Amino acid sequence: MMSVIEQLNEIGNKPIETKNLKNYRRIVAEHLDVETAILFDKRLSYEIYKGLDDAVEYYEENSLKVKVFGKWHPVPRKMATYCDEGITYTFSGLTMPTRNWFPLLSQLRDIVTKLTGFDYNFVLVNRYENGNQHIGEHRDGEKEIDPSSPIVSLSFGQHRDFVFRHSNSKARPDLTPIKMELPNGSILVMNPPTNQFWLHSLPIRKKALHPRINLTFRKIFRSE
DNA sequence: TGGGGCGCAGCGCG
DNA sequence: GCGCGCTGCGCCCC
Repeated sequence: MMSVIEQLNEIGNKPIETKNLKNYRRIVAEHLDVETAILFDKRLSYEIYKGLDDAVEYYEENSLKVKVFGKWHPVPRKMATYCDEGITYTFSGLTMPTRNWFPLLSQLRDIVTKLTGFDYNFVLVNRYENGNQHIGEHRDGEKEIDPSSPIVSLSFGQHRDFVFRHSNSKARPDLTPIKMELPNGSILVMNPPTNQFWLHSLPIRKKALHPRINLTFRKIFRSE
């Protein structure tokens, strides 16, 4: 019985390409280019899920407040960040403490690097306890993310719906929202310039009863 | 079989 | 990028 680390090493040591993965799908629209596929089988995904659940240290709940239309709200999910030295992370105007990669996380990062051909120096971990926990539509940190790099999302646990909406969809009703499901063990690659033009969200789904852990790998500009 | 009720998704708004 | 209130729709139930 191989450990998770060994199984991931084996995956990382073989040549891998996103387009050769199971259920590979590429979606292209105006200013949007995203790819989805199954990266890990069910068994390994569950082991990664457990490994993450054991190791990830989330921010204190009361430190995660977001100001929307003048009112402060606790965010409806758990969050954590891991990154290289010298990277800072700002959430809702506050510079948050970050942690250094641990082995499982850096292995996953290395696989994502190998798949996409880009380096990532930062990962945001979001944990959604059930379908009542969610994230509203947004772009990922516009100022600090290198816009020439993809943003890569890995999903573990409860499958959830995921929606893209063009930021100018009022003026362009022809650009209808793009909806997809993110299953356990899946990868989603948001290629440039998707994040510049499209908002994305993880909507409430009352029927989703179980937790989902999501990793979003990014390349952040180093602060001087 | 169909009408009513309920729960959920989607949207506008602050 | 939050919750709330409203609406419309699909599904379940008898």
